[in-house]
Amino acid sequence: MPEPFSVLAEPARRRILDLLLKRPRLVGELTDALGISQPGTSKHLRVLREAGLVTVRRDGQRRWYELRAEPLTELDAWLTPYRWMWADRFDALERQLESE
Amino acid sequence: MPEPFSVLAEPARRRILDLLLKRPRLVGELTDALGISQPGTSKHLRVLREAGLVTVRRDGQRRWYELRAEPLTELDAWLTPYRWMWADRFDALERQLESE
DNA sequence: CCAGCATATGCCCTTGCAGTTATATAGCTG
DNA sequence: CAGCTATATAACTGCAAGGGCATATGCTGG
Repeated sequence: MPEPFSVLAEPARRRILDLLLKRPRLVGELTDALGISQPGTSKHLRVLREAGLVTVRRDGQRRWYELRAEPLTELDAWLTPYRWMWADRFDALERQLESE
Repeated sequence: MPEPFSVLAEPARRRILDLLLKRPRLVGELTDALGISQPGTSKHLRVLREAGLVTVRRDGQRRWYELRAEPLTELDAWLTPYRWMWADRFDALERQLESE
């Protein structure tokens, strides 16, 4: 099972998850929305499936892909210790930009 | 400025951030901790710097790298609409049960 | 000013991955 | 069954990225 981090590095895959947020989708719908080829979509879906981020429901010759958000908890957990930091720390960035 | 998502896809870079969580570090320290070559470390640090995730403070021939967590807000924001699916799972279940 | 240390950059090699087209598989319909 | 539709897999290609070594840069101590 690959890491959610690397799986989500692909914009297309984040896009898919965003689409599944509203409701399950067919491969064809996703293909249209992404603007890539159908095999391309199927490959992304495979990666998402192997990461446990989507599940498939067969419906005749169609496949309904639906979201399974649970692996995202790993991301959320990693993020936790950083979360307190982003209040008002623009000063550091300014220093950096000025030094270049 | 690259996306934090792809920057964090690299385990070594997440590792660096985790180390910087406690205190600023020198390149040498990070190199030892990561078990890769010094140039390798410097390259990861460059990526992190360009993504705004670290800042450098010069101190003679040394460089103190310190964490700048603000770009992680993008990750956090993306995660937000998914969070209810696991965190508020029981709340949702309760609401559903009550409405029946 | 020279030797040595800390860090950055250039170059090369290799691997992995996203994207494509072509084809396979399986269900549906007439 | 024939042919169409929906999806998956295979084979190939191009490119980016990570890793290493060698070298440049810049500071420091003697």
